[in-house]
Amino acid sequence: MARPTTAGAPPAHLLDNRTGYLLHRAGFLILQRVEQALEPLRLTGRTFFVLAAVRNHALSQQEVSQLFTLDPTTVVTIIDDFEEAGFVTRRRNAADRRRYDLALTPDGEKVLREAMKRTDQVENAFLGTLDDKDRAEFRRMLLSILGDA
Amino acid sequence: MARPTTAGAPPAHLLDNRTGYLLHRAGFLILQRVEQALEPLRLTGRTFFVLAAVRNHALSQQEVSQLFTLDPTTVVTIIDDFEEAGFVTRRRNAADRRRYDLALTPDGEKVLREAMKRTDQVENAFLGTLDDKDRAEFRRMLLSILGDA
DNA sequence: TATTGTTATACTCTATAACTATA
DNA sequence: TATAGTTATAGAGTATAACAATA
Repeated sequence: MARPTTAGAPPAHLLDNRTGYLLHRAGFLILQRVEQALEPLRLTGRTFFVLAAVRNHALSQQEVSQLFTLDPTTVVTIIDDFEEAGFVTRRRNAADRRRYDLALTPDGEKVLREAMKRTDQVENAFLGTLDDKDRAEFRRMLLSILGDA
Repeated sequence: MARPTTAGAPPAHLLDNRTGYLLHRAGFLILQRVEQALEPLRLTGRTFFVLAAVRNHALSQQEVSQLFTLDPTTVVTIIDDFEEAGFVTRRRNAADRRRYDLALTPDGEKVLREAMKRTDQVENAFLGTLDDKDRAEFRRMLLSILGDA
């Protein structure tokens, strides 16, 4: 079971047999590449997730926090930065004035579109060895696991 | 590490369609659970990986660093702690006296076995919705992706 | 001159708790 | 009394550079 270690290949050691480790490693590597691709846009993986989540729904900061397992104080900082950059707006929720409804500005939409384009490319390259059928299967299994988790 | 999530289900938002995001999220969640299971052993995900890697081969710190994309200075700290705990030994490599050959002590082996047992349980629970055939497929695809990456 | 491992330091990230305003 | 959001601060984790020993 001792294989030579090539560039990005999975390390040849005891953990090779563990699907859980492989899953973690793959998740780590794709995040790394996504962050490389997003660096020119001054986005990290996390800020990209938040931007995407805010797009479709008028989420509160609390909801963003739960969605991505982020500390609420971290969300404050992220939204502060987005507000300053002009990508996101805070509006008090009419029904519950403690909460904010977060929304994207046109500039925010524009950055998000560019980010989506870049991460699409990363994803395609990363899943490169899987054919269309495999990719559909892979996605189905991930959804199944996450739905159950 | 942030707080544990109660709902592990994938968030219903724009990123749902992205296999890359689902992969990252699954990798994050399984690490979170592994770390919970290893906490009584005073291991983190990373220190567990290192312990497992050191078991089969007389790796150098440099090799450990590359294997898991860790900063070399971080590896120093990890091995320092393992040495103090009596789990790992450093021996100068005979052929190249700059390097250490790292090796597990019997106590290190014992902790690693217990850690393996616990992470096996986590992995089984996490992949719970997949049948044996799906698990084999899932693992095959991960290996394919990582081999290409 | 390059590489392995180490130390020191600065920086970033995260966790904790206390606070406000609303409910 | 509880919740959403904020602020301040301390602690942990990480990156950077300089260094010694060896190649």
